[in-house]
Amino acid sequence: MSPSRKPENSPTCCPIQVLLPDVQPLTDEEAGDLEDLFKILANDTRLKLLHHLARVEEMCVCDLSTAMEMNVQAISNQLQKLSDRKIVATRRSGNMIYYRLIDNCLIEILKQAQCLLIDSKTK
Amino acid sequence: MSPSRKPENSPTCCPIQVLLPDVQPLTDEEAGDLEDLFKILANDTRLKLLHHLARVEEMCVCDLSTAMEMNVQAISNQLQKLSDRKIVATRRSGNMIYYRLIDNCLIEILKQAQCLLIDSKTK
DNA sequence: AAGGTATTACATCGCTCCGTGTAATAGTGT
DNA sequence: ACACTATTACACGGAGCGATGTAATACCTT
Repeated sequence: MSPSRKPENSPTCCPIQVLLPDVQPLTDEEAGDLEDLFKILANDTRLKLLHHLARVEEMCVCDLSTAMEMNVQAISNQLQKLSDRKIVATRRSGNMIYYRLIDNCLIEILKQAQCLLIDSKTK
Repeated sequence: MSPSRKPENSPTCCPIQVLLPDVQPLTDEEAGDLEDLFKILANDTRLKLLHHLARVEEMCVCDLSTAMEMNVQAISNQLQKLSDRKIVATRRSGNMIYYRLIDNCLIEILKQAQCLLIDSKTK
């Protein structure tokens, strides 16, 4: 077994988990899917949207628009992309269309990502 | 307290975690940092590189280049970006420069991301 | 010092994306 | 039917990114 590397980078949040020798290299398809997923997350507007939805369960476009002080079209555009990728779901009630998160993994990813940022800043 | 949503989207991997009401909305700076992080991950070449490094602990540019059947420049470019963001570290030994992962959070993020993909495909 | 290998730096072209403006669609109330 | 609101569809202009080719740098061997 490989000698565990000494904890030069003492993780502050993630469990110590040195390597993943059993993981197969990514196939082209897997890499492409992951790329698409991270592309969706690689936008500050969408990240703010997701964080808003992670807090209040459901919001409509206009409320998100005012909360983020951005045009309705911009919000709708991004919500559309999130909806296309099955990251958010919608519910209609009269004029309003309410958006909500679908998968809990997403919140976990966002948390881990912020953790990584904290790690890299306190280092 | 908000009634827990019914498990319409039974998670296959992430712990049930309905909402994060205690989380503050992202500041512009936080959103920007997260965006930058996900932008780094939003590229199939870099994702493959990270997965290779997650398996064998250390690899040099030329080996990564042959393993992935890509030009050395392309590999070097992406490794440079990963290095700029403190995601990988380097070790020189003669001509060769070996790259390795720095933060364990990253592996966790990659795992969660693949989990989310599996979720959305089996749904 | 000279030649060779490994890696990086820089410029370029093509592509994608984001926010905005305009126009269209869907629902509500009178 | 009409006015009104909420949301979406579409085209546009600017910005950023990725792989490639060429050139430069760092290290090793002789």
